[in-house]
Amino acid sequence: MGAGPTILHADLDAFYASVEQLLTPQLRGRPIAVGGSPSGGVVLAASYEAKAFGVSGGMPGWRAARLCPELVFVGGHFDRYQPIADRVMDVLADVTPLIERISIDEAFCDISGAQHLFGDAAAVGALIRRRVRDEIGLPISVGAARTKHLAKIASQVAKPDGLVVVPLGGERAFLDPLPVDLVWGVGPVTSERLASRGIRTIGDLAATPSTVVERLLGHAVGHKLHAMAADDDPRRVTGGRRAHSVGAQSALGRHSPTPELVRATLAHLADRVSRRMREGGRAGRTVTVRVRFTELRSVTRSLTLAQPVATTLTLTEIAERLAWSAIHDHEGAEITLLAVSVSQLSEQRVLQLELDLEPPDPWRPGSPTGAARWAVDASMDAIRTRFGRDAVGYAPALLARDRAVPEEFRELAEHEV
DNA sequence: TCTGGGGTCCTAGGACCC
DNA sequence: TCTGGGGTCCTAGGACCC
Repeated sequence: MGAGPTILHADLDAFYASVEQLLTPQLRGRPIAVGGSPSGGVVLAASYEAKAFGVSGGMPGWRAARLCPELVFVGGHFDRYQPIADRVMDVLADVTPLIERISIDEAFCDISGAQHLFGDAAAVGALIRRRVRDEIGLPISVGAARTKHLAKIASQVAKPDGLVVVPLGGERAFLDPLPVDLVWGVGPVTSERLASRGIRTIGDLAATPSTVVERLLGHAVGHKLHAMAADDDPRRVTGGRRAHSVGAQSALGRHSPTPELVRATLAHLADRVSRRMREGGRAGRTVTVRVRFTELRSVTRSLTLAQPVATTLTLTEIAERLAWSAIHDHEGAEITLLAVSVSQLSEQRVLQLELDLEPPDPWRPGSPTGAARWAVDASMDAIRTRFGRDAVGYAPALLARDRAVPEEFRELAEHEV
């Protein structure tokens, strides 16, 4: 006891696709894509059989179909994923209370207090994998190591459906030969930049002076990556933190930015965002709008207010101003996406009750007062609580119905506000 | 045939204050 | 008449992750 690594990273394999194969036995062993179609949309998740052909999440459907002609596209049971993932987390909770869930399908565990009950990291990892397989029916990979970063790399190496334990003292031997892309925070751009200096493995990165890496990648990124490669990762397993921002976006296809389209889309997005803020008892001071034009050119405009906002109407008006500022700077261009997000969040429980407090109403002096806006939102929230989210509301974006991902998928991706 | 939706963190430049 | 240096906040853009 006390002689082995105590941080585990547990990560469900190709989670959405595995659930589909669990629910529909005919799909087992076959290359499948959740979401998208051979003619459009994007693949949200791919089974390991599909990944073998190069299919991956985020890939346009037509490209996936070309890479893998026998690929089966399935619509996805988005309402099933969250409860199933929660059951997996319950298995982890049976082992240790020290769990840090970092997304729907992965979590860190600190098992330092659990080893006298369940054995060392290898035993605990095997136990978790067996229980998730037997009781839920899903493959899960587990990495165990001295630090979170190392445990996460170990679980990636273990995939699919494996267990990798990095013994204490064996960290360098494990890390050095691995490609630098496995370091958390190294994506295509950083990887390419490092390769231009001949840095291809984690060992290469660790052996490069920190100052050189920082000059190459910027101070913060360089410092962090070098520390990780050098196996210097002091992070503890912690409980959840609250979101720092709340946002929503909608892909539109290609359209001229007509006032009607912009207004309807932003009202819908502002409604989603502000409703979630109110549910979480929060409001935010900084409003950011992103407009994506054709060829994926994205432009953002933001505004920081003196007072936090959380009403749908106020947020809609601010978002409209910001969006038009961006659109006017790109005269004649077509737009393909609009996004609204609010940051600089603060606790706002009192304002929800005290409707006579005046939230900011910077424009349109003749429009409803702050109190009236809060009252409108409060009634809408109450109706939704009683009769469901769709009972009342702003029309979803025009024209985008068939491109849009299901509502259940959006909810899955939402973080706790 | 042409790319979803939810987030986090960092950088650089400018405004402003002391 | 010209000028230091540090700190904070805001805005826009970008890399990255799931």
